[in-house]
Amino acid sequence: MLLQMKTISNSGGLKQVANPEGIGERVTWQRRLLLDLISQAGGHLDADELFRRAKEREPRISLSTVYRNLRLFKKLGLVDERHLSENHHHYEIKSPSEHYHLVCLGCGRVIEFESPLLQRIENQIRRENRFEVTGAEIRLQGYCSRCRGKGGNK
Amino acid sequence: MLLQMKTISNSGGLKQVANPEGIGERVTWQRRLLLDLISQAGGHLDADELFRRAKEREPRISLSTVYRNLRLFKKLGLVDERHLSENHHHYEIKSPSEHYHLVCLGCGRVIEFESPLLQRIENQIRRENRFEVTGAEIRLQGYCSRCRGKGGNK
DNA sequence: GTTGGTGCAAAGTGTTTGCACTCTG
DNA sequence: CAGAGTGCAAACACTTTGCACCAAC
Repeated sequence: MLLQMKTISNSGGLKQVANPEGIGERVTWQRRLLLDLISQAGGHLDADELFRRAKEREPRISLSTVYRNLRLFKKLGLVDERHLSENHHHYEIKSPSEHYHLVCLGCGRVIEFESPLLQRIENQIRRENRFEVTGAEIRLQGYCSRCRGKGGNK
Repeated sequence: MLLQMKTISNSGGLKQVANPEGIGERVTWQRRLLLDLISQAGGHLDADELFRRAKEREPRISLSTVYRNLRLFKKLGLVDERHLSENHHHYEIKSPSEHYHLVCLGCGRVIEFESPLLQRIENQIRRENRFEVTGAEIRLQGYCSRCRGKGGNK
């Protein structure tokens, strides 16, 4: 059951979630492998890249399994879904501290950052809009130090 | 040519852009109609909703024209593309002041907000990461005042 | 008249689903 | 040994593209 799902992953501090629908009950090698790869990646993977890496280790895995389990992990609160690109999603292991992303339009590099100011924005919004904030997706675009000099930047 | 494209729209303060590839040169009724609808909407539209509204006025318009021109408007800097939903894009007339979005997970309502704190975050990032910020997409999720009481919220 | 824009249908991409089989618990 | 999970292929939603015709300049 769910509690064992937690032990699959080697990253500590994962949140435990209720499981009313009875999903995510079984520990398969596919799930173990996928969670392993996501946490080892230390960054963001899209479904296709995850599939490629999984197939390297276990060629029998299928793309639908990757999608199905990404959705499961997200529902269980094990991974976060990010929208770093226009067309598809990226996933990363849920980290204890909230962080946001800087996407370089030159080289595509993604830099993570934190800022305590964001907490203040949330408070401000809660007050002014009487809006309860449960999550945030913050993505800044621009050019990293390497790409600033090169042509093509705005 | 391009300069005329600008006059199609009734919203002032639009940025002028270079046009090396020779696209967006002609003023068609389709483009006029689409820009009209987007600016009148006063909010965010997705391609399908825009298509529906356009077809009400001019049944001969096609969905590909909507997509083609949304891409054009975006490139010309006339509209901004937003990622408010998981699956598809929303578009809005580029407004002179940067604003961000609050998405209610209960009713789907989207509230716009501004915050001067974001400018400070940009400055902080510019300093600490030596990263030149050219744009930001900030989306907070949660529950609006109407939906906070009702069940189903976290 | 040129050539950029349109409508249509067909193709493309990322993701989900139906089904028979497999394997965990 | 029941039923959750899998692989496969087909379906899906959103978006892009090829092409012949049309219309803006």
